[in-house]
Amino acid sequence: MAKRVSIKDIANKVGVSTALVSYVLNGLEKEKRIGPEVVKKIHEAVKELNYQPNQIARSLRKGSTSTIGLIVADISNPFFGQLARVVENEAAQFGYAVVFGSSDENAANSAILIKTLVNRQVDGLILAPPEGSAEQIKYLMNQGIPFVLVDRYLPDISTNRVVLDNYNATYSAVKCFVANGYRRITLVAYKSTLVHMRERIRGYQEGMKDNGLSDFIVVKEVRYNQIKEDMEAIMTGLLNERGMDAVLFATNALSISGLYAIRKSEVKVPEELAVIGFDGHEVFDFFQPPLSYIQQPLEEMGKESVRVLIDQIRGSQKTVHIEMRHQLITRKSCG
Amino acid sequence: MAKRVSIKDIANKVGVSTALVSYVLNGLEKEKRIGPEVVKKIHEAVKELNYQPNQIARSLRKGSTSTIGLIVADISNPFFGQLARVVENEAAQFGYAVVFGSSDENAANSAILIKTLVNRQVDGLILAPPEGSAEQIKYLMNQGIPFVLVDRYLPDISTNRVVLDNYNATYSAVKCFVANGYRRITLVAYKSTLVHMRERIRGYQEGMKDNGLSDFIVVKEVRYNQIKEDMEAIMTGLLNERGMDAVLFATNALSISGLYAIRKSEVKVPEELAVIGFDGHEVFDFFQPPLSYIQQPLEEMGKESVRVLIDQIRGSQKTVHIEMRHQLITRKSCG
DNA sequence: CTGAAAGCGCTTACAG
DNA sequence: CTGAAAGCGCTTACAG
Repeated sequence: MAKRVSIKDIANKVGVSTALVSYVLNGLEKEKRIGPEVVKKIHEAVKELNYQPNQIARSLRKGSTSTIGLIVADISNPFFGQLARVVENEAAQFGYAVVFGSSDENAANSAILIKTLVNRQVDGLILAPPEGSAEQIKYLMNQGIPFVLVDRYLPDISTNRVVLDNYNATYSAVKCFVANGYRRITLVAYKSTLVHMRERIRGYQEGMKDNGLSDFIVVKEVRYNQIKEDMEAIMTGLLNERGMDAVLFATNALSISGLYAIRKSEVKVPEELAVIGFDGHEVFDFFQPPLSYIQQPLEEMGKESVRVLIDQIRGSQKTVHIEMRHQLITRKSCG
Repeated sequence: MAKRVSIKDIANKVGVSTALVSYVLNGLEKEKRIGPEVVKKIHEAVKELNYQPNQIARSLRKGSTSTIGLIVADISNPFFGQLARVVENEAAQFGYAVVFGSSDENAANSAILIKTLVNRQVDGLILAPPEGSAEQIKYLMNQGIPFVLVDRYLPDISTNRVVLDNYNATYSAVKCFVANGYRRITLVAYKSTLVHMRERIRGYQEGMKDNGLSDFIVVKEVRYNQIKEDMEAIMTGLLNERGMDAVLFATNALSISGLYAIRKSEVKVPEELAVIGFDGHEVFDFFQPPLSYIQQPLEEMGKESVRVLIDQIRGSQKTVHIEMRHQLITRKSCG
């Protein structure tokens, strides 16, 4: 690698101290009242030598890196990919770069990622915490490392968070099913103790109760790591029994996985089975008929996460809980 | 933020120099023949104080950050999202973290991202270069910064690269169409001078010629930033004229966009129109009939990119050109 | 207006 | 076996 030019090289070339160069590079020439010829010479030398500042040295000295960490379940999942894109753009607005990691919904992975990123001195973290990550979150709090939880959160620990109104989301989906005459409504969710999932389940359950459908409450839980197998088993069972006339999926990946099973079964949607999905996906458009779904305001969630995080980094002492409103996109799949 | 504990704190607590602590932390206690009680004490102190090394300081001293940069067109595009995931996993195997950025196929954005990441002292870069990025690539070469191009490359500059056999990919798609009796085959590509795109176009053209279909060569080019509008206009034209009996899309996003138009048109696939897509996507499965497509070995491409990059970082002087073999997944959409 | 110098937290030759 | 010290490339109080 070619020898990088440093601030010292500039200083030597111009014949001044490194302090002056640093001031000029940081736009402090007015404040420090540096002679205009010197300023000009420094700028010229910077250009001529094609000087690029070493951010690592700067970071070490300043104690901040202008980098944030983003830990999601899986960057290749479109939900998180889109979130990452929004986070990237918004962070760039504030001069931050982003390092990312995928936890695969695994607390041990998440712990390693957090450690890796914290050791790299990220100024803050945006996290979608997996199950069992309470310790890690507490650790971050104890260390005073700025962070904001997104998508999920821990009910027992008050942290900054940006999440969906999960309860209302599924509650309103049930209402929509009911309004269209469906009653035997099943929910397919992830097997998880995470609040966002429990809230989606609770919203469904309460929705069923409030509509006098307590007897028809059926919640099926799929394991994250065995989504394909579990979904197939569950859907085969449900579709064969014919005891359900509507199904609600609690995430993007569950929806898609479920749709594969439904399509294979030849059950007619929405005549025999109404369906509502989560998050939105091109597949929802191509499914026959187009799928209704609960849409999250991804753009806003991503932007807001970054903004809240940067507030924290800048020293804000407030703890912020933001609950975003879902939107129910209704199309042909639910009557 | 709570005061971070440093190597000095450990040294003070144990009553030794920072040098010893550093040696022990880096597993050099044998080599440096450090007294076993001292080693034990240091380990205890590390545990007790919950010491976390400051990678920034380490990086500054060592001149490397164990971080690689990944610049793609758009991290929210599933093709790049999946690539990112593979890169992340493979990089982690080697102890590297990854910072990412999306160029939006824009050379100015790409230049900014490169500068940002290089200033942050990434040890190397994996890039999907947009049009007009020759200068940036040359800059990286001049600076001796390790990098590898992925997906695209610059024909005039010999750099490390991991790409698809683009020419053969579209060539074989044409062959497949022809074998099934289609002749008026149209290609829908991006308007781009990038080699991967030109090669896909050339593969199509040569395929047509070699099958005596020169007269039926039609290449439509869509602008990246106006994909929706352009695709609609083009497909409407093509579908109305009824002068085509097969269409090949040159990327993932083009395929999906094109499928929206095809579905809207009520043209029968594959009776009236055969279709082959690129890259693979869940939508391809749900389209009626399931879409045939040219599949890239994403997993291998991602892994190989990382491996090649790390070889470079470690000082390899070889320039590596890797061309990966596509696979044509044939289903009902092409006869 | 400008320079000499300390210091961020590490690693590593050097000396003993 | 262990310690004192230099130095990575910056920023910034301090002195003049």
